[in-house]
Amino acid sequence: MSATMRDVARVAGVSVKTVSNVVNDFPYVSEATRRRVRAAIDQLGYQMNFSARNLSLGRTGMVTLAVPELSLPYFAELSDEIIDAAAARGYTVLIEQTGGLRQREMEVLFSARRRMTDGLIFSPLALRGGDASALEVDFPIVLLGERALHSQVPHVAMANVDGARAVTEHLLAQGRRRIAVVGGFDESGTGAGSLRTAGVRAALAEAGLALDDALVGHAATWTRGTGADAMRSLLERGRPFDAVVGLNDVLALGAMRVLYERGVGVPDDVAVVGFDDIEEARFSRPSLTTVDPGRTQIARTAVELLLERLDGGTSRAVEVVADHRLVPRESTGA
Amino acid sequence: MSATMRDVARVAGVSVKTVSNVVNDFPYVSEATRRRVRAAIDQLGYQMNFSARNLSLGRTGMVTLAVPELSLPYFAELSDEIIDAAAARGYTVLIEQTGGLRQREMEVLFSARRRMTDGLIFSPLALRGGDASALEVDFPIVLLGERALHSQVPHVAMANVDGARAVTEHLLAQGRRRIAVVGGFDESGTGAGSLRTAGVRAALAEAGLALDDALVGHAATWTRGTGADAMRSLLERGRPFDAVVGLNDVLALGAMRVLYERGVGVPDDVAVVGFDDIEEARFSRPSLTTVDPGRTQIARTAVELLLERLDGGTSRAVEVVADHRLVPRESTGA
DNA sequence: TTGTATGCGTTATCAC
DNA sequence: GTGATAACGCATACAA
Repeated sequence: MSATMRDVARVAGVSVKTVSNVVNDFPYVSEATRRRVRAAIDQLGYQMNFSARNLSLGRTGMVTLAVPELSLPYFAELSDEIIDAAAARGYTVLIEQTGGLRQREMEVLFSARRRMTDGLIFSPLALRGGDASALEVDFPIVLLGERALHSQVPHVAMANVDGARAVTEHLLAQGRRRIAVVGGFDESGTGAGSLRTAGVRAALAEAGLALDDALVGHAATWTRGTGADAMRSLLERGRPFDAVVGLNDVLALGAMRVLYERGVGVPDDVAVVGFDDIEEARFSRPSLTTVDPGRTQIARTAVELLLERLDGGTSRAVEVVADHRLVPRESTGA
Repeated sequence: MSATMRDVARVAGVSVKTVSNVVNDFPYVSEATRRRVRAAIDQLGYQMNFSARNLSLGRTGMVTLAVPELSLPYFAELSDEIIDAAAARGYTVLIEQTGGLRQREMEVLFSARRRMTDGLIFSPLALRGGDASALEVDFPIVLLGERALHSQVPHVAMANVDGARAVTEHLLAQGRRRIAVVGGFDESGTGAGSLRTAGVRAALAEAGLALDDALVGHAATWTRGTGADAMRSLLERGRPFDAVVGLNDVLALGAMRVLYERGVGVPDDVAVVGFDDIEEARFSRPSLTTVDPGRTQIARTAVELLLERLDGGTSRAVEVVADHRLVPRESTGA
């Protein structure tokens, strides 16, 4: 099989400890022995055994990233950035897909597989307030998303309320008054949907308007397909509207698709906005006005916070809200 | 710290080996001791240490998946399916992003980090024929994509030539004659681009036509942005065309976006097709005619082939070409 | 600056 | 059925 440190040590005529020192760039090694060891390593094609190192060190250099689904563009783009941010710090990312299902989100926290990594960056969708205690585990966690669970776990949040308020104000500024929402589901919760809806309500209230409940199209999951379904049901109700807030971009894109099929002009008849600023929003027809939630900042901050826990071990609760930015595009006449 | 098998053994009043037997569902354990051990495990909250197990077993239960970028929808959707397929077999997936860069693709094969997993599912973009020897490593690999490297490594391929031929025939059947290609780059190679372009050429040749080199828009990488750029440069040339073959969906979507900006009607003035059948293609305006390359089949087959190598160790070379399917949509008048 | 000895937590061998 | 005990390959006190 492959060579071990012992083999290298024998060939180089040194001890195992010295080989270890060289491999780990330990400073106090004479240049001469360093060269001898390097030569032996090359000669034998030695490669470190990670399992052995991990066992000895008590850590793995890997972190788990748990997201609903990679096929959802927002999470794909987020994962992309998290992987890069972790790699820049020497960590490797292992992705777990939960499907947004409560049971699988629980498994992420408690399954044996979890123990393969040092920590967890977790973007839960289904866990509710009552599940907060589930986060009291003996490994570091950083949550992505709101403090839906009222726990002390550090988390990186989006500006859900302010972002939704910003797009809604943008719609109001253009004279839109009858604003529909696509994606509403469980407003009682503290998830992104509830918060973004709250932002819409807040902006409307400031303008002396109220959200018409008949103009809320529900979507249990957030995909193009459910966005399209929600828009169909909205149209069937016959209640007129002149703008649509998709609670995220794919919902908005699905809704736009249905508007197109029904001959409703965007933005002429109905303006449409989304949330997330996924790449696709720049290229859709029409291009989609949306909120950039600061994805890069979110990814980097999440990795930083987690590694801080892993290395240092500070335990203070932290909440970081990423900077958001309104991105006006054609779907609102930009 | 957390409990070890020794702790469990002590509490249960048995040996470590017996605990191991229970944890691993080893058959020859009496029901009584099994219960005692289980109780001790619950009492102590024992969880297995993977590093120790991995060291002892000589394997990790993890495989690496190396793709260009997760933010490219095709690779996001593919990764989604590969993760699920691997999970169904008890394996965990660790994703590596290469950016499609040759150096980073090499690193995937040779870096120390590679040793963290048992095998590799590899979707290379930049490796060329001369790099074939790089694949002669001492761990199992399954390649996604063509046999670009003329190696004996098993691989799962798409029907690039036949798929491209199918969409082109579809265009020809609708009376299109001046067919442009978006995404062409290095036709000398054996990558997906070359093969798909070859499929276009073949279909044209059968119809007594030839691909007009002035109608090939180049794109070094395959994104919506480069697709848009390629289309702009095509339009600048002033050479008329009545159809566009995007060498993948995002290229086609980027091209469609530019056609829209320039007031060119799709499909009335120009028909557009893509390749990959990403989710977005169903919802774009117009929806995009494309080729379903059999993504699920590709994912499952890749995992099967790799695990076959890991478990059994059969070493015969294998090439599997997934089933493709033409998906006609609005962008070609469907 | 380098070597020796020991531990990390699990599995495997082989007795009992 | 169950229990000692030796690997597995590396890191790290502690010595030298």
